[in-house]
Amino acid sequence: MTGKQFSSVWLREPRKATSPGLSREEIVNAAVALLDEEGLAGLSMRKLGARLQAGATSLYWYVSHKDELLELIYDRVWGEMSMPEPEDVGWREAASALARSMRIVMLRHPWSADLLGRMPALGPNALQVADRLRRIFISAGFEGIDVEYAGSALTAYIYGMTIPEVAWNTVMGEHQYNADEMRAQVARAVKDFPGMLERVNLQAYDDPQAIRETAFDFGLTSVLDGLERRLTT
Amino acid sequence: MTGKQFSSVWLREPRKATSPGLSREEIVNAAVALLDEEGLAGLSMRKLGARLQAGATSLYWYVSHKDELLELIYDRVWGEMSMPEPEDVGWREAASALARSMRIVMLRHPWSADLLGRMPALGPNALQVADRLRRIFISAGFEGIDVEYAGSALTAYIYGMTIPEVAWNTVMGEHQYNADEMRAQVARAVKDFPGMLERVNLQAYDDPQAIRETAFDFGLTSVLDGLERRLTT
DNA sequence: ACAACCCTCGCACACTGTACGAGTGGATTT
DNA sequence: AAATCCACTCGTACAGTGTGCGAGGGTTGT
Repeated sequence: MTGKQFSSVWLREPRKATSPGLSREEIVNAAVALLDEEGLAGLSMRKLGARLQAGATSLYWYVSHKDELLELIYDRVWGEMSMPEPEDVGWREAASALARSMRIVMLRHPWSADLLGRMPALGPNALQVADRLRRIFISAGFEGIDVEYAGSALTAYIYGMTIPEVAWNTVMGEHQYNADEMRAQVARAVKDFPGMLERVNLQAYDDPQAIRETAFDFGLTSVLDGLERRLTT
Repeated sequence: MTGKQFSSVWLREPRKATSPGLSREEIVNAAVALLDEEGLAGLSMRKLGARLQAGATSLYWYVSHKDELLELIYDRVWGEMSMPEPEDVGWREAASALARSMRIVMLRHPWSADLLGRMPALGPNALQVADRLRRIFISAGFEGIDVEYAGSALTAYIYGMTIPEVAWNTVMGEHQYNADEMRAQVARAVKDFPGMLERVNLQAYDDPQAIRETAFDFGLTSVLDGLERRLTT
């Protein structure tokens, strides 16, 4: 009756760390390095093994599937996020800082955008962030389940804003691209929607990175404003 | 000097549609059906070919990579979204309806959550939605680049909220899961963060689907409130 | 000395996307 | 009517993937 169990690396005891050779630490380090160099598609067990001067299947002693490895890597990413205590800087500033930090980390490790929000976040670092997030909204004045809701709304905004940004960077990075030519092509695709042409041209002569940062802050402010409004009514 | 070009199915002329056998239409239909049954990992060119009583490599006449096929599928998903005209129902209602529709469509085709926001959306249906979105925020009173920003903020929220929801459903669907046991395990993982235990228990005895819907509406209202505030100051 | 372990890894299997080139049948041209 | 062309199909092959299995080696405990 009870089918396959829900499982996560974090829900079972790790191996005793007596090994002189490999270790989860090292494996994850190497994996992150490989990912930064070659992206998610470039991470294969064989390549990772080679980088560690080990056979591919040796890794399966430390990790039971590739997915488990990804869970470990995933938590490593959460560990890179920085966030001030809400007690020190106020909830709005704490929330903004966390949001910006999440965005920066995802941009630094583009492959992480494919992981974030897609697997259960039960690692210690992820929990740390979740706990901080919770405290941010408690200190803001939310109560009960609304703390959850507010936290979800904020992280949703961050994910949703950053995932496409990363995707865009990746596409543009892979294809050496000529901005003007590209814009001309898009303009052609968009020709049936007069209002949208104008929209394409609007962004034509500005620094795209600056625009995206402004866009991020614009939305972030809006989200926080919207949440704040919940508190006063 | 000019490296690999940016390319998209939508930026080149399709084949003349003289074929009696296969067609892009049929291929995409079959692909969507296959995806709905087996998920993104279950879509392989060989299986898709088999379903169409064709060889796997025959598909490559209509599509130059699997990625191109995904672009076509992707646009099909956009085509399922429904949204009223802002002139008919007001911008807030139009925005809410679009948001809810996007969420529903993603839940209906869980694999689409892995596509949305990850590839350039230049297909006709995607453009249709983008144009509608633009008109929604114009009718709200935004001007210039702020129309972009507001639209991005809203879609970001939708993506970010729905992607994890779909991921969660998938994980829970694959593993026949016992809610209580699972909660006990999570509680153990979370034991170092006292406040979070309470949080896990809070959702214990409610219908998870109803909770997620409430959470979605909570955040949606907040985002729209936050955007609305931009208009009055 | 023997046994029990932690750990490594070569091989094999089933599967993937897709390049290539040969083949087929109907329409078009000569 | 014959020849040519072309839209289209597909078998084969290649390089790659995750990972189950079982045989070994090295260290430790008795």
